[in-house]
Amino acid sequence: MPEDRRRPTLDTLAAEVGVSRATVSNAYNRPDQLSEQLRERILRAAERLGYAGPDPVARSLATQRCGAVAVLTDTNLSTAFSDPALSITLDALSSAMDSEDHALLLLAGSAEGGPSPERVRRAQADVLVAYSLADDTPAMRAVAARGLPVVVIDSPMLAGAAMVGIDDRGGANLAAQHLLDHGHRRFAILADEIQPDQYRGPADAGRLAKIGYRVSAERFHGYRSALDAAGIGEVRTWEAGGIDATLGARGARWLLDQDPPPTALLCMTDHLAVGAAQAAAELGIQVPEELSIVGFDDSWLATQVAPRLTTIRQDLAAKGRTAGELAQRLLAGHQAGPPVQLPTELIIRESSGPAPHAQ
Amino acid sequence: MPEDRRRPTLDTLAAEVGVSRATVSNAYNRPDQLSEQLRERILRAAERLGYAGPDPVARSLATQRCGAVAVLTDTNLSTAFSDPALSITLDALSSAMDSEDHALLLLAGSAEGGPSPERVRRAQADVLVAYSLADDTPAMRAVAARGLPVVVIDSPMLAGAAMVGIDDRGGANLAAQHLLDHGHRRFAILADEIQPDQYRGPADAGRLAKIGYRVSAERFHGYRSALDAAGIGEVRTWEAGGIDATLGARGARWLLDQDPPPTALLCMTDHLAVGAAQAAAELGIQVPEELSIVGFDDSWLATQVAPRLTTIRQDLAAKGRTAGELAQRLLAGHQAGPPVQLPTELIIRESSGPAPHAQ
DNA sequence: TTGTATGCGTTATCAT
DNA sequence: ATGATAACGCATACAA
Repeated sequence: MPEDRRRPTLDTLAAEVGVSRATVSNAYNRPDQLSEQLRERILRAAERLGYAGPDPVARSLATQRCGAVAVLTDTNLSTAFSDPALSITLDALSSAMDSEDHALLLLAGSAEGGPSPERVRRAQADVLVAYSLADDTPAMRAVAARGLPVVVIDSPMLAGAAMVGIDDRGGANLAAQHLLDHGHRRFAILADEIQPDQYRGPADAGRLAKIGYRVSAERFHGYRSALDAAGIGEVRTWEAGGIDATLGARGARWLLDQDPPPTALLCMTDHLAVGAAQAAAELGIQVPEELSIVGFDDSWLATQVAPRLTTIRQDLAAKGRTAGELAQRLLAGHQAGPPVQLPTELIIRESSGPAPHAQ
Repeated sequence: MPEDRRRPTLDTLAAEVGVSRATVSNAYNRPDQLSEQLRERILRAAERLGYAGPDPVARSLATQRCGAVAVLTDTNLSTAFSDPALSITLDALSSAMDSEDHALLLLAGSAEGGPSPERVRRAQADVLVAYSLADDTPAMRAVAARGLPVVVIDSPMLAGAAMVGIDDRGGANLAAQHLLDHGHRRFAILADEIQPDQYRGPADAGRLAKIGYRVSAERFHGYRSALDAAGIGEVRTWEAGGIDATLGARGARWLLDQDPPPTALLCMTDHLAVGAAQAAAELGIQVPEELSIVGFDDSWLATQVAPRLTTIRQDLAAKGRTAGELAQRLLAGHQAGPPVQLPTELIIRESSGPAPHAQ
């Protein structure tokens, strides 16, 4: 077999069988448009020539559809993968989109935040899904420039994009209020990321004045609204720089080392809370007798640790599903509606309790 | 601004500025081919017209490159994501490929095993990476038909594809030999998946005669080679149907309920081993005093449980990195070399020990 | 049921 | 430095 140098195309096949390109195309895309036996002949010839079927890229150019939804994450691949919230959300997203029709194109972030603008510009996708990106990441400018339908999960805000998030502020408020109700007056806050700049350490008022992540900002201001209403002044805040439990432990060690130490610790994610609980255990501080901890997200971890975590629940699957539905709607040509905000809920478990008497 | 109905193209822009398409194209791709001021003028016009830059699909058609590597998994998205081995491998893979150049196109599996053949046919990618797929999944026929460079991780075998895996058979042999050396004679095996058919339960000789996953087959025969050499006959085997720890616990309960019960449990993954250890604890069976357990993979979990797991280590990052390098080589036009087989190593921890006296 | 003509938006080669 | 022209491989409206 002389095996031509170049890969066979529709034309090659058409010539071989002695029909037109259109007929071959129909053999693949509209079986009802030609006789069964002609189709058989064409498919057999394809097999013989090693023709793999219509080229996906050329097809995309002609149909103006890619069959892919791009997902942009803030972190690199392994960090993204290790975030259970991402898995749940994306799984729900992709099944809500009739996964037969759309593959997932992963654009993971680099050190500077989201994926590089160049990657965004070159992504072959029908929709862009931004997942918890920083507010001013360069990727978002590229996203807007693409002119594709955009769905934003959590953050950042983007005009013209469909959005789904949760009531972060309300949830955070619930968390703080829960501890206030228990008589706590000495608070500390363990934040994940405030600015996308790799900083880890105490967050001063300056940093907190311009929080780079909408979600962090909402949660912080949710805490503050409850604290302010209770007349509680400035509260020490540690920026962990990620959601790894060990980062949480590190922050907690510092916070618990302050004088006077806090009796109530507000953690912006469950992972941080777990780390904080470990740190407390190492320091011989009883939870919740001496220290109350409240997490956020009600992740899988929350019930796997002892004491089980009091936390704010959000429905990740619903968030992913909603994102998928919004994407479908955009794809169908509809305008983006107002942001969808899913509710949050306080889940009381064993990591929180009354403030110790000796205040 | 009259805002044309259709999106602007290179032509639109060329007409607007009064230059040719080629020049506009050069403005984006070869800045050195035109004067800085002309380029400026073009870019400004693009901004004004809302032209987002060259269309990625059309560019792909012209350049014959997609800028994406497709990864095919056997399971659905959330299962895939929750497998830490996948995260580590893919992360290493993508960074080994100069991630600036290639996005990750995720083709997750459905109920029947790998992704649907149709999805494979339509995937816009330069390379296909098959990750631990069943030997005869329909996806693999589509993979072969595409005629693209293919890298296989673990399984299945595919002629013409580059492959990287580990010495599963040797590792399994080590695991069994370790227990034999400790005097064990009553063995049981906890397998993850033997056939891609959702079956969960005892695996009889019939099922074990045609194992659908190369990795499972290798591990099983690795166990057997050591057992055979020691004159140990048939060994009860449970097929968990997945790598979830709860599936492992279920299988272990059945295996430990047999008469006589095994003193040595060979688990094909660490997750199953963790589940088995939990089941043993619930049944009041001491590990390792009454039951020795050996896992496989040396996953993150192995050191997180008590007792820490004796297991077979494989270097997942190296596997991913190798896969990436193989992909690069294929992309550069080289032929696939012989399969790369990474070594395994026995890691002895606390979950294994001498066989109890009362044999 | 089949074929013709045209469009999809680029890049690349070769002139000029 | 810039332009003309030919690929790239396919889908589709329309004609036959």
